[in-house]
Amino acid sequence: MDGSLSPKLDTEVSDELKPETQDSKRRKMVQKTVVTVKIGENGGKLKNEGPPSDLWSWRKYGQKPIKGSPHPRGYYRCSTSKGCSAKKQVERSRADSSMLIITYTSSHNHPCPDIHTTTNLTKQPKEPQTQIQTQNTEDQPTTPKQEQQQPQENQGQQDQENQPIMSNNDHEDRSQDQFHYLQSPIRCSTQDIMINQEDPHDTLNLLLDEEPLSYQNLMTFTTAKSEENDFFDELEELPISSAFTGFMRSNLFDERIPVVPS
DNA sequence: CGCGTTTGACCAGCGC
DNA sequence: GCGCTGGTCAAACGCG
Repeated sequence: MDGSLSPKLDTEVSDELKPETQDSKRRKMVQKTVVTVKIGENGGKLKNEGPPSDLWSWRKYGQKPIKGSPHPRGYYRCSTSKGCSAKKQVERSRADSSMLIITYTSSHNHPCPDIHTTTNLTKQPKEPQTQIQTQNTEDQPTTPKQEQQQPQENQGQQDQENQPIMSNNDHEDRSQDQFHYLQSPIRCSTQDIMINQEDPHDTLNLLLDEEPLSYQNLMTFTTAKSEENDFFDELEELPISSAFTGFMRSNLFDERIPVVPS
């Protein structure tokens, strides 16, 4: 996959979108819920990749480098219940390495391990706020994308990056205005989950289009420095320390959807 | 001992 | 028809 560094990044990007959007390949037409999790720079350093997110336990069953993306994608399956077919894919956003894109597929066929009573809570203080974008690739009662009216303050994507991240509560409140909480495959999240439902196409586009500073920058940055290796290094270790989660709690409040409803 | 992660191989869909 | 790429499987390994 050297293509990732080729100039025709745009092509590659959109190329990536297609499968995601249309659910091509073997992917069955199941509901997909895309969750964007912002992890601060430290988050990256602290290596938070997959498992966190909800109270279910996930078992990683594969990892693959994704063309066009400097970061590999991890494949997780719900191990809370044997018969559960819930899965999720975790990858870092190409545009913003501090963003984790978690794609949930299928739903849990078992009750959620109690959110508040579960000892898991102690064991896995999952991640804080998550931005969820559900894609109904099937026939899900596509919720009226009323929420789509996100005040695209994505203007900050870049700024966000440069800014020491946040003072939060404020954002949080705002966020709640911008998104609505909903029950999704990840509804067991310990934290408030911000769900953003919108057109699958938009979602994807937005997700990847969120970045004002073109992919080239990213790539340059990636190539210039061995950040790529860095990321892979990070991906190799995904321990989630409670300290980190704590950290995330405070930082992630700033999460916003970098989406721009065109 | 059980559970989870890692890693390479294999399979299948899609585009050219 | 071929090659590419994404998704899954399964064995090996490590950790608690």
